Amino acid sequence: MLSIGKLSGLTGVKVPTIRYYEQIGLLPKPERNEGGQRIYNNTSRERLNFIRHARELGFPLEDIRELLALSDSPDQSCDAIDAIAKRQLAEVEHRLVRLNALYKELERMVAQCTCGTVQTCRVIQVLGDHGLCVADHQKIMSHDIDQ
Amino acid sequence: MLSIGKLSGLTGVKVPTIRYYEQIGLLPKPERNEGGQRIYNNTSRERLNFIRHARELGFPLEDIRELLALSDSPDQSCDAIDAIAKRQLAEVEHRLVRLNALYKELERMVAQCTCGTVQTCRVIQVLGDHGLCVADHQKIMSHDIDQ
DNA sequence: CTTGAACCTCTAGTTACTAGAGGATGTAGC
DNA sequence: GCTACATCCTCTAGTAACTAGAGGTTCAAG
Repeated sequence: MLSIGKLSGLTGVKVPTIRYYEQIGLLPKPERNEGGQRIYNNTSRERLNFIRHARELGFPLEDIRELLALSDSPDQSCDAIDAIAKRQLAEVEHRLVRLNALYKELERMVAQCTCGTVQTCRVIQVLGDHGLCVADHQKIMSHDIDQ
Repeated sequence: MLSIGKLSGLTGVKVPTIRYYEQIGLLPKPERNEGGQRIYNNTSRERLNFIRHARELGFPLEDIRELLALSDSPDQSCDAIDAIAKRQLAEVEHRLVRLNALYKELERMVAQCTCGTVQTCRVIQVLGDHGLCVADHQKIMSHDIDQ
């Protein structure tokens, strides 16, 4: 008995996003009233909360799709779920390590800027010359540019 | 005197990406040989290295565009550059804090999974019920879902 | 002179949404 | 009952920063 707007308010997921989730098949197509507007129940609400929370934890939608499918068969072993969660954990850890390195280098770069002219700007110099980075830069940064 | 492939090899930026940067105006249109193929020189190489390094540090292309423009006028004050770098530093710091919180929660979630059936899976439970999160979750996660 | 790698342009796909047009429906107040 | 106005509908296109593929041309080695 929830309109899409109410559902949005309750879950914190924006209205167009809910429709988008329906479109890509993450949420089942809901009932409609005589006027053709979507009506939801508490089951949809729980499912949407699940999606939202998983998104907050950085799971990609494809993983969430899989998690939802798995959670629909409660008697199976939860190994598959565990694997997805662990994969995500490893992913986040990797990003964390990289981001930390970025942070350090940015910090160093900004700290060295004495704010004279562009010509002598340390930021521009460091950006232009990879050699001015910290020594173990290559190890961490080399082949993947991610955020 | 560099083909696009050579330039790619020297800078670590993929060939289609170089063409893409040219398309969006980050790199100037290079000379062409009689056959119509792009030929680059060391100036292009330096510019591309600059872009690459800034990307590795997480600067968005629009910021890089601005940094490149600024670096072309060497006698100006470098305040503007400093501002961009500091903004990026703050951004990275913010992401770092969030990612750390994510990591902790994922870790906790995975640790609690005793790997029985889906029905009792802690991962599924936590994802489904926001209340099972750590207490100060809301403070950190509330309004923006980013990676 | 042939063959295969490297180049060219162009379009469309990726992720996870967001924005906007143009129109229908629901609801509150009079 | 009527009039606003919020909310809803569908559809298309745009975002960032590329990546992939089609279909064709040019270059370099043997």
